[in-house]
Amino acid sequence: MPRRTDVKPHQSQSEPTILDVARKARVSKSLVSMVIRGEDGVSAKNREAVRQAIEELNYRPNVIARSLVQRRTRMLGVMISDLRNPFFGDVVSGIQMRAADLGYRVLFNTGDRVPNLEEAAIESLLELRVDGLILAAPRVDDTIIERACRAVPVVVLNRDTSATCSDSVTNDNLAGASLAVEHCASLGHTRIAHIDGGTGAGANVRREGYLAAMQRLGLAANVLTVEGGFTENGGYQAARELLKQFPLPTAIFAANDVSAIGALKALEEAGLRTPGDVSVVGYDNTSLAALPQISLTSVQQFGADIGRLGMECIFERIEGRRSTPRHEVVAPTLVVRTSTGPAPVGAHGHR
Amino acid sequence: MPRRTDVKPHQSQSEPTILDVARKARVSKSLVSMVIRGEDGVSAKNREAVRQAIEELNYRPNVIARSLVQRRTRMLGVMISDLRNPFFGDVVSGIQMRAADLGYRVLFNTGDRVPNLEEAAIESLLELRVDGLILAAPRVDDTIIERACRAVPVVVLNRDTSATCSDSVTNDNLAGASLAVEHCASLGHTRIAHIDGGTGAGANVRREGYLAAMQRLGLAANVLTVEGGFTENGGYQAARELLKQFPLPTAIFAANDVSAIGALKALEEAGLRTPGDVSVVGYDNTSLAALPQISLTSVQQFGADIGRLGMECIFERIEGRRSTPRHEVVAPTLVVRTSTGPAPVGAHGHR
DNA sequence: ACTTCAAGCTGGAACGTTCCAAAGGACGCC
DNA sequence: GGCGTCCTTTGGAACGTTCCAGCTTGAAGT
Repeated sequence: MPRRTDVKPHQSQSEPTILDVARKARVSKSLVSMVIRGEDGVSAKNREAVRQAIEELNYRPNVIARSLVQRRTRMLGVMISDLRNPFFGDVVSGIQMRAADLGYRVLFNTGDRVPNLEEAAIESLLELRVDGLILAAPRVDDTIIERACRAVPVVVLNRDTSATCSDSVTNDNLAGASLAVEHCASLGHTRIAHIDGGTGAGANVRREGYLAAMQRLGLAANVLTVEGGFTENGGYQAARELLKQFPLPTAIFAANDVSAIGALKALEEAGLRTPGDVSVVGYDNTSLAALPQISLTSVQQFGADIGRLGMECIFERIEGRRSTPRHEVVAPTLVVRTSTGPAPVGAHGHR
Repeated sequence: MPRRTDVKPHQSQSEPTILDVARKARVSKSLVSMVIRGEDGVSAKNREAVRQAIEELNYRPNVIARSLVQRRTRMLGVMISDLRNPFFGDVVSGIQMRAADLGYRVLFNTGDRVPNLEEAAIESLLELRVDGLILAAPRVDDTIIERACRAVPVVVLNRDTSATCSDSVTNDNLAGASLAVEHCASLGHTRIAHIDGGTGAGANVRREGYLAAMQRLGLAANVLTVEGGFTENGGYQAARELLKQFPLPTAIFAANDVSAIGALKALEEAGLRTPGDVSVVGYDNTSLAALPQISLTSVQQFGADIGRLGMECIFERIEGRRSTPRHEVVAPTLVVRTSTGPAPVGAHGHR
């Protein structure tokens, strides 16, 4: 195959450095550095000369070089388990806003909910020497988290971890699940099924919350759980599974909004009315749930707050203001919409 | 306020370097470097010794230092105009996948649709010396884009730019708008209004496409445009504006899905049926449009493909395989769902 | 036995910053 | 005039890699 002769890399000229600026402004590189960093103790005359040289040369400080000598990057690594789930959009936006305030850059990454890929994503962030790591609902093993903690402050969002080294911000999944179940029960439902999140982060606690609430309400005999894996299709399949049951559940509590929407689709396809025949509750209260056409009753999780809190945890540790773990739990609330309603009157309980 | 004495930064010990590894394996740092980079020409014995020393020390290569000497970071900067819009989720995922294949990391950033913030976001990526820049529907001025081009290869997604230095990947907005309008017309609609994207990227071309199609179909007299700004609330407000018109439009072509959904909400609130009274078409065919409860007819834009193509453009230029601009246009298609239907029979056209 | 060669390995010079100790200059004071 | 003090400025040493030229060693070729 005819190979073109090696072409030089894109850069037409190598970019100007601090030395070029210094030469042009007729001062030392140190002085230029001071101006760039906004230190005082520089004469007005020289400051202006430097400023102008920078302008003329179109100089841009090299953050890489700075990071090397300072041994900090002012960058935060964020590993998001699922970029498509709008809940994480909220989380990210909370992180970003707070990070910008605090003068940090944010580097995103994802492993697409695959543990191995997530591990690689984390490793890759660590190689970049991020100053801190935020893991949003990671699916990796606790040992991976502990390993990361040895290098850098870590905060885990929305996932319970036995790793003692990291901070965490979660919502109270137990309470949230209770809210959902109790809401259904208060509407007269007794056969309340759960579409769970499988191995996903937080899924187990929500499942436990569901079980505990059912028990507390004396509905232990009606417990019914199908795996939905936190995805729309998972929720869809799970709901189809539930529809094979007899008697049918009259309410479904899905472990997140996305899977709840999958369930809604399955119900509609089966010709069942929501909430007439089956009520559905989601979790996360994403923008999806709020869409008037969907109007999904959902447990509100305040993703942006979670992101913001996570950012604050990291910041405290980076600044060295704290070295003991902090575990923040935000309380969920229930947002009632039109996907839930009274249990159908003809529903013959089988208790 | 009682101030704690300055605590040392988090790092308990500074991390091991290549030199520590070299000492432990009793070889030179150069040899270690070779092993890390997977070069051959290293004896099996030493390779193994190094591998083991790395393991024992828990050594992690410092990408920062490497980038400095190599003067390339293998990082790509991506500036996304709107993280909340699921269309960009598709784009991002296309970029990420291809980037991972090609061995690049991706650094995201956003300016939240505010030109000044977007400019700062771009600048911040350039300071990090990313090897290339992908701008997804940026709202910044062309001069900013040109400035960025001087430093690094740039590709602009989904936005027409007069900047001649950058590559671009767009979908054919003109054709897409035609598809939407013609679809409505073929269903018998004559009063077809447009909710446009205001100053957003690509908005003007879609508007032109709308105007041209209306003209072509002899409906120039019925042209009606309201600004929706590409957001859900914008679409909602715009639709309320449209509802003040008499006679009412029987079809609305919104410049993107998100604003179309806002419009749907306004219609529903006004007690109008979709598509019975008013048909609605969106643009982007995001996952939102596909939700069965929304079922929005929409112009499909293949966000993942656009991201992937953008990534490929950048890669070609980084590798120096090309230095002339490439402008890729992907053809949109129409996905018909249930938000569009025949024009209402009683609709008295005023032509 | 002498040269040639390749394979394996090595130390030093970059890369573009920041940080620090110290130099220089201006000024006032004794 | 010498000295201390303050403000401003400076050069050199890091930071942790990669790259390169050159060193050793031993085997093959003549």
